[in-house]
Amino acid sequence: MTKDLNTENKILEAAMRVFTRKGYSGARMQEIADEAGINKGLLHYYFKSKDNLFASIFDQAFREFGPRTTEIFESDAPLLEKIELFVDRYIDFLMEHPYLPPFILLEINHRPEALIKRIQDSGMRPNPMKLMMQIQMEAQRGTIRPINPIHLVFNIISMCAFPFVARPMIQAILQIGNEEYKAFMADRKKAVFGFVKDAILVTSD
Amino acid sequence: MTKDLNTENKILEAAMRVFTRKGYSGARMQEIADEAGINKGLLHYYFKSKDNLFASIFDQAFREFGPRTTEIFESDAPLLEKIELFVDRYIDFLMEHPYLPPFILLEINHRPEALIKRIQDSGMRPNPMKLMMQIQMEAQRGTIRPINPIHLVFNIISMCAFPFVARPMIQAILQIGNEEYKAFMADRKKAVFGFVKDAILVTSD
DNA sequence: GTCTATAGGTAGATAGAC
DNA sequence: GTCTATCTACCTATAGAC
Repeated sequence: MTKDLNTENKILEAAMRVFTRKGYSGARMQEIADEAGINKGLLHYYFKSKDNLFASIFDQAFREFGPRTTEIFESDAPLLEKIELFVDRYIDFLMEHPYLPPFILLEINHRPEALIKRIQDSGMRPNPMKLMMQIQMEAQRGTIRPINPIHLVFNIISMCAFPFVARPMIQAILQIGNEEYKAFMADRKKAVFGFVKDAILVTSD
Repeated sequence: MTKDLNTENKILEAAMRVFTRKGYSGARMQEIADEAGINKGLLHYYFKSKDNLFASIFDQAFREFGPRTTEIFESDAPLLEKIELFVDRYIDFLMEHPYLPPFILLEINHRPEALIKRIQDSGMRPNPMKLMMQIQMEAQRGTIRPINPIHLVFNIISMCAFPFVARPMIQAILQIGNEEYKAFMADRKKAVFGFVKDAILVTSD
């Protein structure tokens, strides 16, 4: 899994995994060092403190997480196409980085102020304004049902993201392993988009 | 807020709040004692260890969380009525206990095996089987669009629960305080039900 | 750059007075 | 039942050899 990375990247990778499993307070520098295959002292050589290491990890995570969303939200495609693209790419992205949603939610609930400041500093602007205006316009033109754009956006994000933060529970309920879970989520891309389409389109297929 | 409870209940209430804010490892016995307005030694008098206190909290949380869901899922009401009731009661319940979703998600990702065992032991059986069969039947009768019952159930739960686990982020994005957030979630009850109704009903009104 | 050893601080748990 | 004081263990961070 961990290939020939330099020490700094090995630490970052290991730290991401451990922080995700244990949360900030639960994570031990020793465990991170073990997982990175290096010594504990080296952690402090590369990253002055645990806090500093965490900040590095978090920034990296958010720099991957944020822009993709914004990019799609603010593109010029027609609404339905945009939604389909968003659902597809968003779920794909979360499947590539399954550790991210729990990690972000953990810290969002742990230190909200710190997180919000960090997001703002990172230059990522979670601004679905353009998308919402597009929704409102289409509703006025009558091509989609009248709907509160904010709720629509949150509906879509919720349906995509929630299964990832609740993943262990879902696997337990459905009694499925990792491979079946992946298949389930792949299937879900079509399911969510179809659901949204049916909900907002005036004419049924 | 904390009225005239006996010491044990004061501790349980305080512990729930602190565990929710900080997670298991982040929570400090001292902070729990302070929040309960009692001494640290008393915590160990009532609950032998931190681990034991946590287990008590968790069981209590899940005993409230589970049955309400199951009850509605397995009632005899017509599908749409059942969904409306579920969305309404579910969001109401989460608004009364806003600390629960982050708390459960934290532990679900931290110690999945322990959680799953605990859920099973608690007698709560998250079994939406009856509801899914009802969905399938209505789809066959043609009263609703054909839909995968599993995805429908997850869609509904996701749209209700996700805004609670992502609450701090939502408040940051919408730039709203606690009161406005409550109003938003109250409004959301209608929004989610309307959305689901539009998505599954064959005839648009 | 990488390691070992250790200092310094903190948190869970216990003992014992009241 | 409730408190104060203290023990013990562990974890971050640093110092210093190689």
